[in-house]
Amino acid sequence: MYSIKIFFGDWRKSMTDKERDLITDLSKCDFKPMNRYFMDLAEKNRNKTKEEKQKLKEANEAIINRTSGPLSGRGEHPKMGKLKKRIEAEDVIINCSKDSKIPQPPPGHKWKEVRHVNTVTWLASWTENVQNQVKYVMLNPSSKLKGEKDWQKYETARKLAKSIDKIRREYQQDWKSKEMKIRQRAVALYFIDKLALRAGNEKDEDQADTVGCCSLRVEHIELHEEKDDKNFVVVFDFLGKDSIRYYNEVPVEKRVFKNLQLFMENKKGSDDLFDRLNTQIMNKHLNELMEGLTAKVFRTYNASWTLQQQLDLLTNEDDTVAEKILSYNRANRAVAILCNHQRSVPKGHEKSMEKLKEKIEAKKDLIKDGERQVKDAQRDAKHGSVKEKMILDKKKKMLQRLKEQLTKLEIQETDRDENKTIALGTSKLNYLDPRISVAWCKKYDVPIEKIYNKTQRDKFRWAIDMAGPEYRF
DNA sequence: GTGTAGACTTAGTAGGTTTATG
DNA sequence: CATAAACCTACTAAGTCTACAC
Repeated sequence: MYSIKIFFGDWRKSMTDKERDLITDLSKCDFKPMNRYFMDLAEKNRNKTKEEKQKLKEANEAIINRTSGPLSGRGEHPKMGKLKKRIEAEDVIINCSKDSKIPQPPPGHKWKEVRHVNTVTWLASWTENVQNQVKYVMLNPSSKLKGEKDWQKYETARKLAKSIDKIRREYQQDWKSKEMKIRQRAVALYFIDKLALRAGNEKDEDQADTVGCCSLRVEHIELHEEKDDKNFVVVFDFLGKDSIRYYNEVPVEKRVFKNLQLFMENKKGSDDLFDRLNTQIMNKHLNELMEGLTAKVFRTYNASWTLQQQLDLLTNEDDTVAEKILSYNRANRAVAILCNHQRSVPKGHEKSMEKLKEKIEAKKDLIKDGERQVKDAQRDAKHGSVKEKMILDKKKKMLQRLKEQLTKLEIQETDRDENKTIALGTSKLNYLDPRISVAWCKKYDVPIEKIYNKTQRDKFRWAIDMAGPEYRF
């Protein structure tokens, strides 16, 4: 409701005087004819040829380029519905090298500025009006520059792998520190490491209320001396990035538990859990422990480490390729769960599961029938001729194929159901050192195409070129 | 220290396109 | 060939982190 008000306010600002006089109440606006018009149009367009559709698409893109819609932020965004201003050449800064061909603005327009700065990577930028943020045009992930950055990121994570034992010992020691600030830092770091929580920068009032580790409030955790036969359980329940809910019941060391009790003493639910801590303090400390270390490196490290562990645990040498891929997806899934990468249940999931079950039943019936046929053929072939033996052979092969199809379906069933609320893409693209996956493919003789699609192979070209067993994580 | 702008990475969704299946 | 499902891409919001001013 709030966002509708904002939208209407912004819409009125963009109206002509005449329109403003006429349109004073959004609830009196009837958009149904408009909706009907576009539905009809869509219906008509459905039957058009490929070329016609392409043309329409281009025409629509041109319209979209000239207009802008309301902001649709995620979660309870205070500015939801505010109208975004359309961007003109006059808003855009171009950044390119001096000796390059400078792109031309549309006829009758001028760029805001053309600069030649080689310490940044963006090609164009402008400021978006709703949140007053700078937006950029940047290079594709498959570019050499981004590839190099990606490689660096995983190199830092591998470096952390080497000092993680020491770092863990150290923060465990700090749980006992006399200084409150250090204790808080040590407990927060434990969460970042163990639970792969995000750093948790402070946010403005005009953004959705979401938190990460350093910005956790007292109301986001519950302490239980005992829960479901486990001792010292912390229950996390908060909205993280993109307002995705993080819920986790975690048994922790007694010392952590006691510290949390201490941090919560005499505080309201809306108070900061770590009142002596923020991300700058955390990252400054981390950088002293290891060059290049920041909070997010722990997420990368733990994600890649988990993938390697799970792959080792789940893959069997003599499995079929389909079974190996299921194992890979399960390892990937373990990482997605760790990083809390969620998605909404795909629409029609329930129905598609039912259909799959029906298919499986049908296949089982076919197999039963096939077994009967093989038996009959065996009897015929016992004293029979060459021809009858050939029939038996055929039937046996048929049965074998049916059985393979059944396992494939069953694998599909588990895979789909286990995946219904979990998004694998984000971890695959941003957290898993591709060299682990490539090395695994080589070891178990799985074609890389089964793991990475074309875009992904382009992005990870740097890893595909170099990876071998030495890149185990 | 604290606040803010700028640069860059990480995130989920919509919806079109390709592929599988019967 | 039709349909359904899987796959893929574009989009852009929402994080992280650094640098710099005060």
